[in-house]
Amino acid sequence: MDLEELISALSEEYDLGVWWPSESPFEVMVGAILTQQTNWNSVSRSLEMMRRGGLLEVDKMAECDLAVLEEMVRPTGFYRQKASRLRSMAGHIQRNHGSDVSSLLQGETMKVREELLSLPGIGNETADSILLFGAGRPKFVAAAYVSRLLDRTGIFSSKDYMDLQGFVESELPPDVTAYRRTYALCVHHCQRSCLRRPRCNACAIAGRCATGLRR
DNA sequence: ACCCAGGTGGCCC
DNA sequence: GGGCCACATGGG
Repeated sequence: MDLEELISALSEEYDLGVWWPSESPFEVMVGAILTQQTNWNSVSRSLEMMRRGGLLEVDKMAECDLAVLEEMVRPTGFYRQKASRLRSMAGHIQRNHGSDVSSLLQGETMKVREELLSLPGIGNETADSILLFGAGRPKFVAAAYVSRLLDRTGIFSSKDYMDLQGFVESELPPDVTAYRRTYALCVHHCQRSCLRRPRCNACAIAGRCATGLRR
């Protein structure tokens, strides 16, 4: 089985709608940090609290009371880290881009990526999520799920994030829609994995248990 | 009562 | 460059 066949099999099984719902690129940035090591259910609760509190704007987030923000972040875990990283990210945009997110995101893709990576709490995956879903750039998000899935299916195996990203980007057309769709299919598939439901339908697609930490 | 989650950063060798 | 750990709440 190769990548194309996997994608085609997953496409037949799942009919995915919008994968990363958001009202603005800034909201994608916030969501990208919140979703680290957590499910989207928790993230939407946090985002909703922030929306009500008016914090989904650069200046408000940058100048907010940290304790208040922490309470909003709490459901997603690592709340102290995430709250301070979110506020400092907003502070960076405020100071360096006149509070204008598009000014940050409109540069050359790899330059933007480097700038994102320089911010605390933004690593490879978070930076690429922001680029792909917030900035509409063709950067594949080589998440742990994708790594596991491609490994278990024998399609590609590497411990290195950039290796995996390079592989997928070399196999697919450099197209935002294709990258978003492929990422969404892999993650969605993994979330209904054997880990939670032994011998789930998902296993049948990959031909074996695709995602559980242990087989 | 376990095990894991749409990671990141710091420290060690 | 790799291996291990803290960070913390919520769902299966």
